[in-house]
Amino acid sequence: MEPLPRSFYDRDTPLVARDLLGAHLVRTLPGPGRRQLIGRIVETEAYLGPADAASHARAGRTARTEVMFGPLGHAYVYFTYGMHWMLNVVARRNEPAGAVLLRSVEPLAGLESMRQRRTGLPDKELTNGPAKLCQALAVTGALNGLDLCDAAGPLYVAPRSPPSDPLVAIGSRIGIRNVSEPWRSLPLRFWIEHNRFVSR
DNA sequence: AGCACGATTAACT
DNA sequence: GTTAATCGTGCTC
Repeated sequence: MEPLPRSFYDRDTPLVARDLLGAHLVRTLPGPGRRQLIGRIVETEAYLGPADAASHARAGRTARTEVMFGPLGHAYVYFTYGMHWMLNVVARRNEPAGAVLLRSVEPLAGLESMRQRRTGLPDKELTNGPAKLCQALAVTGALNGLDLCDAAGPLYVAPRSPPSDPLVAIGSRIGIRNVSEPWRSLPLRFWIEHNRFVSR
C-alpha cells in the first residue's frame, strides 16, 4: 500500500493531527516472515514549536528534540516514566518544530502478535493508549528518526480506506496538567467519535 | 553532581 | 478514586 506523501505533513500541525484520524499505521516486523501489524489511528494530539509549553520542543533544539526540527514525516520516538515509549510523526508549517502524538489505534491486523506483546490483557486494551500501542506494535527508540513515508521500511503511515471523513471530536490534550495556560487547554486533541479504542 | 518530574500504565482500595 | 514502577532529560547548584 502507498504511504501518505511527505507533503501531507507540510501543513499546520493540528490539521495533520486531525487528518491522520482513520489512517493506517503499518508495522513490518523484522525477520523472514516480515509479518505486518496494522492499526487504524483513532486518537492524536498536536504538539507545536518551542513556544508550546507542553511540547518537548520548549527546550529548544537538543539531542532529544532534534528529530522534531528535522525532516517532515519522520518518527519522533521518546522514552518516558522510565519504562514507556511514545510515537510521534513530525509535521509542521511556519513553525521550527512540531509533531503529532499517536495516542490510540484500533487493531486491524496482527492481533496475535499484539496479544503476545501485551500478555494477559483484553483486546480492547491492546492499543488504546500512546505507550500501549508502542508496546503492541514493537515501537521503540530504535525507530526514532525513521522515515514514515517509506513503505519498504519497518514502519509507515498509509491513507485511510475508505477515504471518507470520520466523525471527529476535539478537546484539550491529556497528561499535561502542570502546563501553563493557554497551552494546557488548547483544543489540540483529536479523536474519532464513539470509537472504542480511544484512551480513557 | 544532584534533583524534580514526566505527552503513562497497571494494580490496587 | 490512589499509587508504585523506573530512568532519561533538563535545570540548578
